[in-house]
Amino acid sequence: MTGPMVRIGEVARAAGVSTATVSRALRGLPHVAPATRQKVLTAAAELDYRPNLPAARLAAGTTNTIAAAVPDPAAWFNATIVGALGRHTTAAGYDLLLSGVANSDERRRFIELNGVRSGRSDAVVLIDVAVDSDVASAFVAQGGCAVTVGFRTSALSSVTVDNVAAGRTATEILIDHGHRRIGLLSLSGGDSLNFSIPSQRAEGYARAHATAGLTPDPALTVSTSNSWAEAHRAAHVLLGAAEPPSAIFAMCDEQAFGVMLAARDLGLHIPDDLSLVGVDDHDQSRLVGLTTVRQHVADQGVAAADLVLRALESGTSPPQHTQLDTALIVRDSVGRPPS
Amino acid sequence: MTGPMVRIGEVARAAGVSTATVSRALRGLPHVAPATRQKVLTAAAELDYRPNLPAARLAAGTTNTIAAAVPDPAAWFNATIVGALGRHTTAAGYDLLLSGVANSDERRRFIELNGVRSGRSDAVVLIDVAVDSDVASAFVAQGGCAVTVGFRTSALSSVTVDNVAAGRTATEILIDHGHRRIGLLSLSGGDSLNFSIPSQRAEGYARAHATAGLTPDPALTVSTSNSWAEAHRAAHVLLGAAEPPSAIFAMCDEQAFGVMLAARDLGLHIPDDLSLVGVDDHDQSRLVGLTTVRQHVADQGVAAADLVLRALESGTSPPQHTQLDTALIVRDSVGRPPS
DNA sequence: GCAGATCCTGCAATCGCTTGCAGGATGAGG
DNA sequence: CCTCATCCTGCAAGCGATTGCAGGATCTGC
Repeated sequence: MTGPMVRIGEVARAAGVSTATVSRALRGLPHVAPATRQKVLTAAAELDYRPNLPAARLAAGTTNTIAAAVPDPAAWFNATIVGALGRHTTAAGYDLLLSGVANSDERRRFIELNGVRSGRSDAVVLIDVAVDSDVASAFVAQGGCAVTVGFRTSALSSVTVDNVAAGRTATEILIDHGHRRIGLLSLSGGDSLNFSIPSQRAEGYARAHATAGLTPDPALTVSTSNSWAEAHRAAHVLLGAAEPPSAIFAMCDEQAFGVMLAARDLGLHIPDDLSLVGVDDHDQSRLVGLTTVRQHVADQGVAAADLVLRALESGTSPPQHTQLDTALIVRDSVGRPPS
Repeated sequence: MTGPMVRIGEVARAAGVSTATVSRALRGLPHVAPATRQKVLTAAAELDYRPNLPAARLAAGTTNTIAAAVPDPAAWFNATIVGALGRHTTAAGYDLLLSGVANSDERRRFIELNGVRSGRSDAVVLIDVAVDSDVASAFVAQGGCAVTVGFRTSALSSVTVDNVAAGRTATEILIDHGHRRIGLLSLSGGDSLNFSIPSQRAEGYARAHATAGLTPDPALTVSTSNSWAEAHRAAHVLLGAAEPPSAIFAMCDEQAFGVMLAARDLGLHIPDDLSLVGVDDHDQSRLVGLTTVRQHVADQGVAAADLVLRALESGTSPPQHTQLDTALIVRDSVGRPPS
């Protein structure tokens, strides 16, 4: 109706009070007479006044914003976490600033730009992105508040799962079924997410072998990103080798999907000709009958939200580490090796 | 190193110049002598100075922020668009503020809160969320800049696909294969996304029938959200009916996945016992052999980014409507009806 | 009717940075 | 050596709100 940019002054004039009173009345602060408040309220409504948030926040010395960084917002894992995180943080009155950090350069820039120092956010949550421990401690030394998801460093609060257990569980079921040549489809995330997940899950893979008195063939390990397209190609080389594996442990379900595709290309039937285990319990895994190690992804998002909100309201507190557990979900993708 | 909150004044003092000069030097503005600039630069580095972004933006009268609203950030369609959108907007120097708007109440709040009026964002992109045309025109009347994705209203720029064509195409291939009883799994999004997509695709479904001289049985239409879990249940009732359909057109691939699950539960083989067509070409559709009408989702995200960036730099401009096309992707989920 | 407490309200400083304007220094041209 | 244009630089007034503090009005109890 009225022109844009009605400022608090206009409301004050219209209501015949000072801007201070308008500010107090509108925010429901005490020490303003009911009649006055009413006058202000109607004046504000009349003018369709909207407070300027950045200005208010600058004056109040808060940002009410949480910045989240993810390697790729479109990836299922990340999107799921962002969804849960966002739901809880906005419920608590925070805005969510989302940044994609595809490489280490962007990652560095993100951390720099979102320290408390830049006044852009009250806290930062890093999803599946690694951070050097010295950067982390510098960050908290400056009063920064951060929580990481899927990556753990001592200075920062974190939510993770026991990845070596996950890797071990996945590998064990394969070994238990009699597999001896088990391919490992490892995760590599360009230069940004050289985080610990892949090495921990690989560790589990190794331990399971060791426990069974086996030594894995290094030739059976290949790395790809978490896209099924890349995993598809990688699975082809793995399965096309002279001595192909009889089973594959894929570090995430999306990679496992790529393996399934490759198996189909090659006329290999799962689980008769090839066994397969993933990690995640992706939405689609049930449909395709993928046996997998489930991690409750959405729960990790709410755990992250909890951590960050708690830290924010309690001022500075020691870092807390939440570890959620995983569970083997048996479906139809593992059987005995072909004889 | 140094304590938190170094302000521009400190840098100015350290460099022996005024804050005005620091501001200009740091941002590479002209009219500052090379020697002075150097002094400022080293002083700033020394103090590890970070400008306070909100303050800078308030003073400069910009927000450099784009606010995006999605019904559910975790949903594949939304996440994919947000990913592409974010990549392009941050490349252009904008922050992305992400809000989940699960219901009409949150939607209203979002629009109110993110008008230009609140000074929180320079522009708004609404993904899969409907907006009443009067709200839309009020929004632009106040100088707001908005683009919608997946929903079209004349006052706002938009990117969409031809949904009636998509619905028609999907239905036609079913009819062409001889199906006469075709179930329709429609999309319903609670009270927030009662947007036009479902009705348009249903329109295509109806037209295809009309063209073929058929009249669809209303009993064969059911609505669910875009989650496969709900679609799963819905498919069960559809397929468990006295006269079940021989084919189903699901308005999105995720729903189609739910149908696949239900079919499996019931021992129905696709496509021999049941034919199925979706819309989207979800990442997983290839894996499960779903015939579908592809829409290039990521492209819609970049189109939205284009629209919004262009509008932002050209000041106010007339709304532009981008319509991307769809294509039938034939896989293995449609066959002739069982005899 | 008066003192003192209680409530409201407005003034003005502040948040941290940007920017129009004017003044001083410097260099060029005559 | 003087004039004028050119370049830098700083002053101070914003941006649009919040908030500590003090003063005036109102009310209570005596």
